[in-house]
Amino acid sequence: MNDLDDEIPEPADFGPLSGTVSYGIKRAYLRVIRDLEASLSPLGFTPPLLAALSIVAATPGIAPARLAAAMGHGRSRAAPLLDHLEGQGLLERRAGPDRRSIGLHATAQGRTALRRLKPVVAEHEARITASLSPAEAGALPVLLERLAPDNWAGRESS
Amino acid sequence: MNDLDDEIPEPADFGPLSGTVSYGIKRAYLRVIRDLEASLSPLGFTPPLLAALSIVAATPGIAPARLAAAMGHGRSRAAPLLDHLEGQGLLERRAGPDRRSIGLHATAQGRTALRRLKPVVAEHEARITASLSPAEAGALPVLLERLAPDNWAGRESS
DNA sequence: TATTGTTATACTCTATAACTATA
DNA sequence: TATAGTTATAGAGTATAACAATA
Repeated sequence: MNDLDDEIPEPADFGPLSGTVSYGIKRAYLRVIRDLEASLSPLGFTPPLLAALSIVAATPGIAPARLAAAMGHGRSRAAPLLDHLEGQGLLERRAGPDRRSIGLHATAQGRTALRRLKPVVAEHEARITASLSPAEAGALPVLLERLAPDNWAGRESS
Repeated sequence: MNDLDDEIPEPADFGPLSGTVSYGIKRAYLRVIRDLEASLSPLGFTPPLLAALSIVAATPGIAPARLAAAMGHGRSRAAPLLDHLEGQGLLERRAGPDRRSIGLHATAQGRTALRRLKPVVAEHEARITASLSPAEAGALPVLLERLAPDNWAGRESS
């Protein structure tokens, strides 16, 4: 507008977080989560609901505590998610190996929902990786897995 | 424990989000943000406070709305952050080019705090990239910048 | 005494809209 | 009428602690 603009220096180095992995991850997360939320919202899903149902469908009989751990949360985070999914008939809480344990199972309706969601997630993924070359888009999940391994498989010595 | 364990299938493919950039970013974000919070907490900082002070220090005179945009948020997110930082004497709100505008400036105390924070952030960064080779640790910020460009520099045509 | 699922609680983050002052 | 900063409000996400039932 006027010469006062000149008082704002050129972008250079804004200290501790300039160019860090940390800050890059944060920016990427904000972009990704917003796009995914917008993609899932018309179908009545949120990212955590999708993650929970996906993991249960792929791991019939998984316990709530283990599901929460796989998602990177504490035990108590599972209950409201499961209440919501069970209330919509997408999964069931059945008896587990213990009488104090519970086994989670996706219903036929839940599996159908996942099939419907799959292309939506694929489009989301294509959208966020559009600015990357195919090689880069392939390399990124590998780097991220090294940075923060998926503890879902996490079968301890047990 | 017993044969019931066999009912839980091997980890294979848990549907829509298996191996996606999206899910990898989410896992990485959770790990990074928790480590950074734990690192900054003893010094009375949080990740958003550090980001705000860093950007102000590197861009004297920046307006609150532009600071918020640089951090990927709406205008209203800036006020409580600035209240907190100003209350601790780390930055000042001064008159801007307009009488309705405000220019933000880090105080000497604020710049000192950033100097103290710098090694803490460097240690955090080293910790989260410890499982990556130097080449990978160098490549990751570039990929993330391509995925979600930093809009801080964002000098529009204006 | 430890573990599982759940509930209660509080706190943070975030988005939206409304309000005031200025342009 | 539009813009800048702020305030108010509400909602979602998360963590901690505490509870009841079972091992």
